[in-house]
Amino acid sequence: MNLRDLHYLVAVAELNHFGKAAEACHVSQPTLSAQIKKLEEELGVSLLERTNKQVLLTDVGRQIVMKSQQILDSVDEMRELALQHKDPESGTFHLGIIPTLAPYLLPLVMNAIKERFPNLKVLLYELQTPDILKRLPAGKLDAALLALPVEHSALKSIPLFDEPFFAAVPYKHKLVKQKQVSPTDLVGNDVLLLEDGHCLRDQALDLCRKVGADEVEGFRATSLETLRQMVASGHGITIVPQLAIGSTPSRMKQIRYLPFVNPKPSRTIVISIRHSSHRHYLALELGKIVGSRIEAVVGNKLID
Amino acid sequence: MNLRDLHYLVAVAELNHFGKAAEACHVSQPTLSAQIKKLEEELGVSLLERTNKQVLLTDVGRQIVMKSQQILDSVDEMRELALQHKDPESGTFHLGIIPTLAPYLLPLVMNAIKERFPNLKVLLYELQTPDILKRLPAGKLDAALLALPVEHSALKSIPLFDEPFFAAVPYKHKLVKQKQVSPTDLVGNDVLLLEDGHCLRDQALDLCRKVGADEVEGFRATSLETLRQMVASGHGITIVPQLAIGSTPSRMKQIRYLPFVNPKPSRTIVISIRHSSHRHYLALELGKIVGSRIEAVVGNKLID
DNA sequence: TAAAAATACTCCATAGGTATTTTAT
DNA sequence: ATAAAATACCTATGGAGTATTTTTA
Repeated sequence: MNLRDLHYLVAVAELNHFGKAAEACHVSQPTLSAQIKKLEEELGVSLLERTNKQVLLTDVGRQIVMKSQQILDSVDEMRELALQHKDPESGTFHLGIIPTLAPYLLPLVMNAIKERFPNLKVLLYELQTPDILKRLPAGKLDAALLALPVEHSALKSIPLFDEPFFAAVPYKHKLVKQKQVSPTDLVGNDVLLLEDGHCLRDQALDLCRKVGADEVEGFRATSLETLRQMVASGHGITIVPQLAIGSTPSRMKQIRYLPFVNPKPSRTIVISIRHSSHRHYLALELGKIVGSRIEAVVGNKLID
Repeated sequence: MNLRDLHYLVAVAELNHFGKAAEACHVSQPTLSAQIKKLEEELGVSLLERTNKQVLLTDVGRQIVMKSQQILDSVDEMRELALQHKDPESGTFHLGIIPTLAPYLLPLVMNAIKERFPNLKVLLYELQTPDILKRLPAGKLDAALLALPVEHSALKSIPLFDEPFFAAVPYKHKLVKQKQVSPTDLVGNDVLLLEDGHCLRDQALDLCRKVGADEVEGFRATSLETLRQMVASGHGITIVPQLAIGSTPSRMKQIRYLPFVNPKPSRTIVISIRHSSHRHYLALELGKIVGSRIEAVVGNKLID
């Protein structure tokens, strides 16, 4: 059976004339007749009663024509569906973002994204890197914003910006006197870190290990905010990415954020997408928006 | 687009694997791949995201697959519909019957018809010949029981039985003395007839004209039963077909029914059907039942 | 007899097959 | 390195055409 055959049948049923139906379908009368006949043979029932003067629908014929009409309508709906999704900047986009980035980056970029892609529904998922690396390759996410390294062969990662780390120290800490700190300054201090799963934990831990600084035992913060509270309460120092500092220096006055000396340690924020995805262009555009917003909001640059 | 393509798409969506899907569809993998690709091109959207390790549905893909499933289900329903009507002794059969036959014949045959065609829904339409000759060629009826002549080139009429006419005379009428009557006996009597449209009127009128008998002026009965009431009331005599007499002689004792001498005038009851109809066999079978029931019920024969 | 569907046949587009290459993990 | 989809290319089915015949009202 063929959708074309159903068109032919419906045309004959509407026009009650093989010749006119053939014309309406832009085929010759014998072609249409043959296809109708084949359809009847395939279904095993007579659909039409023909003479040279009139064409009559049989009982089954009438019912089959109605079904055909229904099927053809569904096909039209399918085509309509496809048409609605033809615009690559429409539809739904599932975007994962790591928790140490989401609350600080999103306020900066969401309006711009909405403006640039008015027809795109961007659904946000705040997830830790391991979770993202499960969901993104599995197709549950379309793309994700995370920090290098992204170790998954199915994914392609486009760097968006480098985000320098800062030392977060309590107001009364001895380091506050310095304009800048070196990683070695961490040694001897109680360094507080996030719990497992946060890539920021790994990055900060790397920095500590290089200089021999120690993580404080027995505590792992579940979020950057609780971590910051611990620092404010004088329980130690920590390392935070620049965006988390916030543009308003009035916020959380018990903490001072000290830049590192060159070469400034940092993390590279990327947008990751499956190699096989058909939405690379969209990811790229999203990345551009993020990059330009970072540049615009944070002053000049977070080094791109 | 092709229904086969939709099958391929649904198979891939279900199995997440082109090779397995191809196997399930009994085609080669390249064939299936090519068709899916064509479908995507025709719809103008990507339906699937493929790597060598996994096949993912896109957003549109998911929706198109659902539509496809719906369409394929409808096609199955269509096939089911056809299957249900494949039995020629099933479905609905619209049967027209003239009013001077219906009330007398139907009680004799309907049970037998129901028994012979348990899956056939026979819908009865009591209609005068002109009405039948409009509806039957137009396909509103499948067949009809009427009396010759049936003048319509699109129709084929199969004789079922000859139904002799009887003279219906009041109990006290002078003709009652005779065992038989001749058409000439009608002359000089008030002959009551049916109104226009009833073929029985034409047939009786023919008989009168041949011998020079006159129809009574100013009265035309709307049914055989009212006509019979008129005879019983002594307003004249009439001509009735045998089946109308009824098997119970106790019925309407004020009337005597007198047979005609040979050659007995009669009408030929036929079953008519369009030449183009696909249900000749069914009409023939119905005719057979009517014939055999007539023979069984009326004693020996109404001359077949 | 005339209008319309069916038949006969020829042709070509395309679905399908096999062998091979490319791709991505 | 390997599994799987894509590509290349050939084949053959069947949908479409024209010319003609058959049917039937």
